[in-house]
Amino acid sequence: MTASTTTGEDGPAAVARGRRPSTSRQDVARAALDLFATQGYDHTTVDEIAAAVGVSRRTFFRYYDSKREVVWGEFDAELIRLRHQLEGAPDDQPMMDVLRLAVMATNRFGARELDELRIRMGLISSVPSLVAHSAVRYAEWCEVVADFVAGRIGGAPEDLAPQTVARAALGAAMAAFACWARYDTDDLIGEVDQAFRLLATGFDEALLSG
Amino acid sequence: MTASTTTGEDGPAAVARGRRPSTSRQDVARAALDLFATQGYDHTTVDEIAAAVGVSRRTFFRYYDSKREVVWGEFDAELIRLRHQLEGAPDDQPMMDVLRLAVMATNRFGARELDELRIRMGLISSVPSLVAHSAVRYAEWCEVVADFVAGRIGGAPEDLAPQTVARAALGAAMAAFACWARYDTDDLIGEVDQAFRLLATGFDEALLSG
DNA sequence: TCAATTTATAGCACTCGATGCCAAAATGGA
DNA sequence: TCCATTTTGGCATCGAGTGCTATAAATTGA
Repeated sequence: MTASTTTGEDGPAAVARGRRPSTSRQDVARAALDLFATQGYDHTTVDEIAAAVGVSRRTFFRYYDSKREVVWGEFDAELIRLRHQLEGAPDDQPMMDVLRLAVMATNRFGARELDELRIRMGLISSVPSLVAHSAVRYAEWCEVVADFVAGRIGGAPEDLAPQTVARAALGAAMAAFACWARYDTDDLIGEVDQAFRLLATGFDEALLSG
Repeated sequence: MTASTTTGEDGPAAVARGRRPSTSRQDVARAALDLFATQGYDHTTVDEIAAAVGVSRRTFFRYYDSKREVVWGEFDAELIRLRHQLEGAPDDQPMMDVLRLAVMATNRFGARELDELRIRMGLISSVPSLVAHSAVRYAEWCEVVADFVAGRIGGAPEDLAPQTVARAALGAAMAAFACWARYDTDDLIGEVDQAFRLLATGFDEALLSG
């Protein structure tokens, strides 16, 4: 669901041949996030980021396909974790419980990671150009959930029911993250928990007010 | 919810003073959608659109803030309609019913409008750069719903509950539209109805399969 | 130590979307 | 005719992103 902060693995480290990279994705991300935090995302150019890391503009684009992607960290890895969580759940566990617990499980972070995550999520949910890009990444998240739901209730992932569940679940997760980032709550997992519990009740008016 | 096709009003027509516009938003949109349909969205440049309408590139950007916006037509007007629908609902009607009926009501289109709408929605949900931009416009839609929900259950629209309901509702609406556009269903309203009914049950597993 | 190979980098040229600025064209009214 | 108003066109500029090529740095093998 969220922009992850963990570093992906490169497999069994092949012996280093050729010129060594002059920086790393993480270093680039750190420098970029710093600049975003102080100057704002839109007022930070790729040239500035590149200069801050000490590489050329062209090299920046070899580390990240786009300026937007920097904010998303290692999101791909998190999608895989979510898929595993959903697949590994016991069949007799209610579907919405599986969903809720899976999203909670994939978002347990340490304090240091949470700080960076808050910056990332704050940007993603407030800067228009990042809000825009988020749709592309969230669509991948939805696909994972829709596959799971279709497996549970039958039919194709593209059908109305799996799509509705998946996109509504995404909505719940996004709401939890937005509130967590906005209100400086300590408890990200708690917000996710609460949002998914609301969702599973069908938003019973009586329960919402309490 | 959807990219609307109706033309907005300009208020009481002030007597035309000054140079007359050499084209209209609708003409620009028609020319653009034609090009998008034949060449694809990404392979159509603003210069081409402008040339097709017979204006300069600079003038195109006076009719639409961006190339993306062309696809969205008169979406602003639809947001206003949705807000009115929600505000006008009787207080004793269950919240989720109000939502469902309001979204259905704001999406009744004639056959001709539906054809154009299908093209627009097809683009919006398939071209990555448009998928991206959709998040920005859908965020406005969410705001309208969150305001309504906050009014119903108390608290701020930014709180967890209103945000969760609003974004989940958006998910349901998007799923309905995606299925409608994908499966060439005649009945857009029916899809919306079904999606929102599922949402209001909390996705009871027993109901989903049937 | 020297060449060959491999990998990462720098730099340039270019496309395209988007914006600010200013002059020119077109229209109605005094 | 002169003026105010509104739209348009063209230019210059910025910033993201891409393709291409030459070069720098590192390992391997002779």
